[in-house]
Amino acid sequence: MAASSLGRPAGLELEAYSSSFSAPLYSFPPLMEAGNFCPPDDAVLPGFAPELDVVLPPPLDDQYSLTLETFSGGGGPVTGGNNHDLDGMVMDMYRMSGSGFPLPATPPSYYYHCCGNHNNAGRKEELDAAARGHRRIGFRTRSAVEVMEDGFRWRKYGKKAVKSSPNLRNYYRCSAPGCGVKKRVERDRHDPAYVITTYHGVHNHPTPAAS
DNA sequence: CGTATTTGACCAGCGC
DNA sequence: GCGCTGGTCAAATACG
Repeated sequence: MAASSLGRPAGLELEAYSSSFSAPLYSFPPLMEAGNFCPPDDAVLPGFAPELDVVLPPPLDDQYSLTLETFSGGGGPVTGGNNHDLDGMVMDMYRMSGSGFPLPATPPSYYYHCCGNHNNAGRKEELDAAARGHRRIGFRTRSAVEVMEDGFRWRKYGKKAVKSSPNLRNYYRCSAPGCGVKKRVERDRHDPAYVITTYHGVHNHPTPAAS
């Protein structure tokens, strides 16, 4: 399929339809099938399983198919050219797109995945997370609002100015009992129009919105 | 009154 | 060992 025809239409911003969506939790096998998962360092990251759980905004749901495309085209996700430094970890950047639904439903989100070129701090954090069986995934989304509805209830537990960004970083924890998923939200230091949301862990419960 | 947010303090890891 | 930094805690406060 033609990537360009499925990408986010120019000018379409998340806030245009963010008010009504609540997101289910998606499992994301296409990345594994595409063979794009984090080589060559996977061998030392056993906890980062290829089956990723990704929160996507509806109207994407089970009746639609999803694909991942490299963001900037050419070179592939591992060989460079489209890598982005996300909080100390160099991440491959993908654009999520879908088929089977109208263009306005295309999620205006970007998906990052580790590509193995991390600095020491990011590398260690990733290894620690892997050892705990946790997963980490980030989105870069153009949005006027920092906290986007994703179907889960979050409780804010911290806010901090960090050296790596002029913008404040907000810390949230899933409100569900026994669920240790956390997320960090901060504006892109290079383009404040974008919000970087990083999820840690996988929910062990269905979305409240789905029940 | 219950729940969520704010915010300064505290802690652990890392580099020097 | 010390200082810096990022992440978390918890008391105070705000809000519905």
